[in-house]
Amino acid sequence: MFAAPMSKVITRFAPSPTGFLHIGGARTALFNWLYAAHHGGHMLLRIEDTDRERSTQAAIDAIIDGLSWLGLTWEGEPISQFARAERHREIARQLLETGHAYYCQCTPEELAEMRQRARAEGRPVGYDGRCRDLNLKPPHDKPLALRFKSPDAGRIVIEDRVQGPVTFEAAALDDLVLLRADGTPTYNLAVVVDDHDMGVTHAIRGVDHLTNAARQSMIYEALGWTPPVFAHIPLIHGSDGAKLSKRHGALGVEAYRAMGYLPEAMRNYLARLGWSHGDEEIFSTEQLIEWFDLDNVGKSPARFDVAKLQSVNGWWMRHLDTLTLRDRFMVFLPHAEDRELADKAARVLETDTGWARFTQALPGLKERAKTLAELLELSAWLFRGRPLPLTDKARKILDKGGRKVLADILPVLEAVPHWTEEALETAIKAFAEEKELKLGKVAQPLRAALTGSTVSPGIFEVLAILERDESLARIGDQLAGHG
RNA sequence: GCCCCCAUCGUCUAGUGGCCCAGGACGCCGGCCUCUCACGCCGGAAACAGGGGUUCGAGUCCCCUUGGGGGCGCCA
Repeated sequence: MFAAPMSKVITRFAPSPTGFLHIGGARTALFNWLYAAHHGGHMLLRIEDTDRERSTQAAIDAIIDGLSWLGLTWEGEPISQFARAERHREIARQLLETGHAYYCQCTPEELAEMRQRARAEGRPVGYDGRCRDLNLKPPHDKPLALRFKSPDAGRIVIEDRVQGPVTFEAAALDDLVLLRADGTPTYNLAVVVDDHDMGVTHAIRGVDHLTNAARQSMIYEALGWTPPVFAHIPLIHGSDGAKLSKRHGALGVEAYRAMGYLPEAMRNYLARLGWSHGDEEIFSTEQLIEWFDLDNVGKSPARFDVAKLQSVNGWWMRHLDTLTLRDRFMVFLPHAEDRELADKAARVLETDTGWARFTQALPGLKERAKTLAELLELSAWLFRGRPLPLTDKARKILDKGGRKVLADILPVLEAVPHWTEEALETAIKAFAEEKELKLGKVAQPLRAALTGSTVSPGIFEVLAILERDESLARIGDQLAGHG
């Protein structure tokens, strides 16, 4: 084994701006980013916007927003492929001059008809090369497109880092369009020129580009350029096994942000879709960078499993330190789906008391929430004002004897000299023992009155966080029949 | 139709010829813990698509079948 001369690794994420950043695109970006980071290189962000009809600024913004939220960074400014059209045309001319391209007068309508007939007759549906030897030149009565003259014999072998060697018969690949009749470059030309010009060393993208790799490889050959290392990663499928596409209701990453998933959990989960490192399941970003490589990327497609994402997210919710989690929560709030609660939360968190209580409650809360959205829900008792609305279950507890318990314990609580978790626990346990009640019979009515719910952190903790006045007032509300 | 790719529990995967009557994780089921809910812990059900080879030996290599996916645009 000889060590190849190592040039700096440059990868690129090259989305077309026709919609949001969906899950598959996000994973492709992640793999490119991780690979570059692992090898001490960097990733480029190139917007493949040569199709002016479909490219939108809103989509570009959504992609950048999504990548930023995921914490995926790129070198320099995002590159517009369309802006480099002149350079693409220059190379197209070069291809024409060296005999690797020719003009074609077929109209899109004629081509569609040709394909339709071929399909009906069971023949290959590619372009049949009818203009190949016509020697057409620009001033012509019909608009001319420029086609690549692909070799009609031999085979193309792609040494793919993920797929292994993949062989195509050159004859099976038809003559693709390089320049449209309006003179704009198409994808396959632009990609080759850009990857070459930008020094891209590794092209990591979905397998749906595998055939393109063969076509591009022929163009590299004609130009005398060296192609980058190709790595075609399997696609992500929906739970039904079909391609996870926008058409199948796949969501953009911003939807996952709105559902309360953490970027670290998203990276963790996405990395595990197709890539593995032994039996490891949980990866910090540092570990991902240290361990990620193309060797451990599988070849078979993976299905997107929300339950697993939930679980990974829950792990990160529990293990992120409180202050970091609080930051994530603040970023999440403006995107939360429950606007009513989120707005209330934002207002309460602007107050010193609200901020302090939330921070204090967070360690107990985060254990119980699998997403930031659940965290918001579980924190509602900190955000909603008195009298607290009750859930059906909470109301039931109060109605079925709970109020009596509250009435009995109120004087006990009022008499607690120092309102601390420990003192409250001692007092309440003593009360329960004296009344011969199981602790649950006391805790649940208290929980209902203090949080309006049957689910919350430990009851002594809740009392301590709410402090004396607020706690007693909430109990008083229920005794007075409010809420 | 033609070309290419893929195939281990329901799902994500470990496995690179003997360490595998197949391991982990999610989910599911049962139990423990317990002031609720989570967490945590213990246990359970659950897979090498089928058929041929190669080999002393195959989940691992080869072939076929079946199933799935992708591509075949003047989209990217």
